[in-house]
Amino acid sequence: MSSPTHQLSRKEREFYQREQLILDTAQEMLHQQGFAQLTMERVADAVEYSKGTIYNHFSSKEDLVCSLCCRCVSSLIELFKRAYDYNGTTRERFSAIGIAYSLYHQINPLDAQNIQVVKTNAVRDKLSDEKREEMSALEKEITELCMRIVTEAIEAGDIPHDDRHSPDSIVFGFWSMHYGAMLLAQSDIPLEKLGFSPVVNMLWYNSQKFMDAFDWMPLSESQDMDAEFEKLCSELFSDEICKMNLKG
Amino acid sequence: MSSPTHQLSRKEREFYQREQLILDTAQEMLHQQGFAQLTMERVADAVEYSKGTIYNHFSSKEDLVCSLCCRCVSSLIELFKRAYDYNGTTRERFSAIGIAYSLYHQINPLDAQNIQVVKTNAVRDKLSDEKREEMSALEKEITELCMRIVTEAIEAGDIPHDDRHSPDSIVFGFWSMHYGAMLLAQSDIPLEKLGFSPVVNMLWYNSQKFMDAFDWMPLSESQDMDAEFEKLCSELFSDEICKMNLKG
DNA sequence: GACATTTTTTGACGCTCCGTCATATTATTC
DNA sequence: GAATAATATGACGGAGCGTCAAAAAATGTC
Repeated sequence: MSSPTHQLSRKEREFYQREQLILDTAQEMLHQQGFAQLTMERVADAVEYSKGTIYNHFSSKEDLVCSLCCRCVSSLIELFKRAYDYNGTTRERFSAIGIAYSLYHQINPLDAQNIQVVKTNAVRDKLSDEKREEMSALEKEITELCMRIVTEAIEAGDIPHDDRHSPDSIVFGFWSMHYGAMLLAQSDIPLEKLGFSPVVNMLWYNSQKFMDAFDWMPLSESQDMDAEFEKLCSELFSDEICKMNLKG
Repeated sequence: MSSPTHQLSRKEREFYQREQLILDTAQEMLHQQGFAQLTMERVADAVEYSKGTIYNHFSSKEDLVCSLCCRCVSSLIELFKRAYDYNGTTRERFSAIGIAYSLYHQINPLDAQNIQVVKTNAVRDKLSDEKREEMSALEKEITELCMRIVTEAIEAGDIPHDDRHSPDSIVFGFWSMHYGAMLLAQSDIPLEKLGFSPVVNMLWYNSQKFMDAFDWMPLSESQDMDAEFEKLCSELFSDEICKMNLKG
């Protein structure tokens, strides 16, 4: 569906490009004016096509928003892949996944919320089967990427074998921790006022502790956690760090 | 606002009772038919008042849904208080908080989603200041309850002192882990099919590991984690366990 | 109990937005 | 250049939110 312009007819190319135009415009509107202001009419006006044409591309508003999410998750996967391919210990690679996650949501704070909106039953019910499958496929891909690192770590002996340490439990814990933290961070709960320190720091620290708990070598005690964070950031995500600093 | 019928005039009592009726009805509709089917008209029909009357109680649909959430969080706080008052180690009390959380969402799987819906900016923007404050007050209460246990644990020496182990970081980690896990659990991601074991088990296990990472005594290695889980369940939440088993 | 005044309830109405579909417009074929 | 196919359009029906003038009920006064 969202494959690049291979060898398509002019028609197909035009269709694909228009779809991207609609998505870009919708994303822009979503970021600028928020979900409530995103209406099909407005999108149609902005791209200078009629509503009917938009509906040739997306079967419903939910379908459009879900497509936006799919693009988000795809970008996230790109970052994850970079972490996966990093030439370091399994623990560093997994840590880098966590950083990628934080970073992504720092740069695109609204996306996490949209992803969560799409998971809402009210929205989910109105999606076409294809879109729902597109989304699951991406979720599957991203899960497997994480799972593979943990499996490698166990095989390499970086995580000592223990029947109770199944890879999926570790991935789930790490994932839920990050997922929860990001949602808490961009909800309107004033975490700082409740006494919490900056979220990304805490998340990094807690996730390192979490890995320590499984004796994932090398333990955080043997290294400077802050230095490690900065190392991974600069070696893997310097572009994104720039982007973030420009924004904030 | 939602205080019980103290010494109110008949008018005030009637008003309060009608509000509860509306909330009960709306909650029922939400659970039975889902968010999409919850309309102000339908609620009005069901309680046999007109729409205008509903709007005398709730300034908008969002306001109504947020009020439902506040009731949910209040129930959750009741469970948390039971955990807080438990006559056991600080670690057991904190663990019991986690169990209360799991249990609550096991019994009311849709509530977590509604709470998340309310946190959405699109909804949040339409809330009255009072409702938003009611919600924050509850969030503050629930946070402080958790924070107090951790602080006690540090003071009692159950968690060895370490400048990097601030109570808020520990609470945040524990909270985000649970929050994320519950949202993942009741989203449509088929966790089992992705290879994950049952969520509550993993969550319990991971949260114990998380506490171990801070050397929160007594460490899970020194005890049977499953037995501990069952002990806390039966001593604190046997009613809720029953309720859950009736449902599932 | 009858009348006046205040409070509460009502539902018709205006508005916005979604999604459809007959019609108009444009592109393609012969 | 006419016939046909493909595509775009926007008026329209329907649903739901929130309002508000008018109706109904409650309360107060004599």
